[in-house]
Amino acid sequence: MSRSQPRKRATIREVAQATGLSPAAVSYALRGMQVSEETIERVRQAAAELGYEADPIARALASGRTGMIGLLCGSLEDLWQQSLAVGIGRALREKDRYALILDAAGDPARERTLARQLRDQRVDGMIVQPVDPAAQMWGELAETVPVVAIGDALADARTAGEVVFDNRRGVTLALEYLRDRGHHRIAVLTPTRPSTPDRPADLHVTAEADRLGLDIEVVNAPHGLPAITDTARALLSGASRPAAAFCFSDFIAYGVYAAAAEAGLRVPEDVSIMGYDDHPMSGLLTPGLTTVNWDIDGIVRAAVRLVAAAADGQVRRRRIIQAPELCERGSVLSRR
Amino acid sequence: MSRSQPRKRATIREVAQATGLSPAAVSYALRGMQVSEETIERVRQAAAELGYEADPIARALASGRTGMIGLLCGSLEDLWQQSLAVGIGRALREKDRYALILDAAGDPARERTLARQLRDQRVDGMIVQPVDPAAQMWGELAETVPVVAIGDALADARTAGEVVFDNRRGVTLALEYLRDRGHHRIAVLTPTRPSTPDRPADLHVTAEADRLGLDIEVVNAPHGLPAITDTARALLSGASRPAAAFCFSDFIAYGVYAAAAEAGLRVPEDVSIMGYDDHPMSGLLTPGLTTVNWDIDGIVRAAVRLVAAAADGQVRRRRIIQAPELCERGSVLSRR
DNA sequence: CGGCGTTGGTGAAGCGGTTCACTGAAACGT
DNA sequence: ACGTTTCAGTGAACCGCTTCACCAACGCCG
Repeated sequence: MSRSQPRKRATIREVAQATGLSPAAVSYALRGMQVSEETIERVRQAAAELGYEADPIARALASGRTGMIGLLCGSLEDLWQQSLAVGIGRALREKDRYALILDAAGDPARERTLARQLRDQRVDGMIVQPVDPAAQMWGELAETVPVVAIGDALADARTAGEVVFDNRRGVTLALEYLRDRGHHRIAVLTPTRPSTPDRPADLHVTAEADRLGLDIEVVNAPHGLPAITDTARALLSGASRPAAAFCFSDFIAYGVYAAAAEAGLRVPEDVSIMGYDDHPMSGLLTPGLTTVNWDIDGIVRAAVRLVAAAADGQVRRRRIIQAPELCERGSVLSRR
Repeated sequence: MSRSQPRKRATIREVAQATGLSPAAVSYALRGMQVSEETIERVRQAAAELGYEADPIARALASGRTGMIGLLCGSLEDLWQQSLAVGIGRALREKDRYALILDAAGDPARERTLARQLRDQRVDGMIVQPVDPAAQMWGELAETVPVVAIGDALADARTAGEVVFDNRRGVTLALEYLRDRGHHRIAVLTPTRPSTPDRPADLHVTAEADRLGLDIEVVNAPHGLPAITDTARALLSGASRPAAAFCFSDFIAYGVYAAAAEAGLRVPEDVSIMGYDDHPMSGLLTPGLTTVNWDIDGIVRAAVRLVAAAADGQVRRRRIIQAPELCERGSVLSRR
């Protein structure tokens, strides 16, 4: 491509020439290694005058590091994951890194492709919110680049760390809350997770339902708000409408609100709704969404800390467990 | 960094050796240029067997192109900009490109830094939603890399294209709607835009207000939902509460909803609210937010088309003007 | 004073591709 | 049969930085 180049960027060799040093010395100086304070200063000056700034691509090729952290989201359409991405992007900036954000759009095949792509891009580390935590690819990947998982733990234990949600606790919290208010017929809307129908959280849902004597129907919520709304519509207009819908993400709950409004059903009088993230918008709905809060700031900080440490070569693999908290607003009716 | 490398990735030279060709031939073959069909096939085979895939970094250094498009958002906390980013990411994937998303967080200085950083990353093009459309940096930048602006046109005309909102029309639509419903004292909440207090859209607001005989108060809405809510709270609790708030983005309107709820004010009976984006959540609020709709899909497609064309070296610079549409829901009271 | 460990610096070989200038052979026109 | 185009493919020079091995000079110490 012969794009007109006004004046070519200064290279390290020009700086070397200007200072009478070797390129190697300049390279070291700019990173503050192995050279005297005096030359460091001299190089800085010259670089500033020439408007020199190291080319990140060349640097990446030579050193194998890019300063980028890959963020692979399972479903970026979900507002909570958007919040997470924004938060992570911001937190990384404070560490002089930045995020390469990719979106698997709920598709495990795409997730695999994108994960490899990130590795090829030489990200220094990656944070993933896996669609398919059981894929064996994660293990291979983790041998090349530090991987930090958010949400579910990856099946393969070679990761650099994970920020795991205590879903058992979260589920218990939500289901007990619903039972205490007299709900028994409950629809559980979970995001579609292709590979593992028997993932721990789902198992725990049925186990807890048994324990609490609840009558549960698990429904797969597809990807994207319109599709979720369709699913919810079918659910609410069915012959045997459940008393409450427990949604495995606030975003899914928004689809239920929409479907309820369309069907002329009142929340919570006709149907109770419970969420699972606590997204900022949940408090603005009418009624406010009662949900399980996951301290997004804490998650962001933990994930960024883990991945940054791993990217810097520190190896302390850690599993950080997030405890949920019930956030009561008005979307669940008390039948007692 | 001595990260354990299980087995090094295959390089182009190994593929060359395996096929008995030169690296150059392999390079051409894999891109389907200048070589016979037969060798292309042979190279493909060998590459597949060796698990070879071209290293994007090395490729970028040698060719100067990365396949990435930079997306620089003015304020990624704004939900509508999040939607835009998700949409653009998705649309780019269909063109075998991907987005490097950066967030200026409403700060023009950061915007400048990040824009340069994108250029240094050798993105093939960038899409910006400028905080400061008047910065002269855009012009310089556009000489090196194609820039497509969304929202406001950039002051410098060297861009590769722009998707401009017809803000005059949008403002007129909104203000006439409010006037027709008997509102005269109107607060206008605009995002803080540091460099140009007299940007066209703002000027048009006051001009239209004059024409329509409205009593307008322009308020700067800061960055981030909590800060917006604070601003709105101050506005609503003031001695002379306006009859209606016209917010220059739905996200700002959400802050007004929040402040109104806190203050025990009913929407629209006590205060009317009008938005400007039409984000999916706006229909879920109670009452639904009456807003100006900007066909986000059209914007995404237009921007991606423009930037992709420019990145491929086609030079048809174009300005695409987006027409707004009024989307009436229930957040504006009719006083007639 | 000779050997030794630092300190500050150099040269050249990469990193893994792309691309330009060139060549040998085949195809072509007359 | 001969000069001229194509076509397929080659070698080597990059792209701009990092890093490894090595070196000279300079104390320092017994």
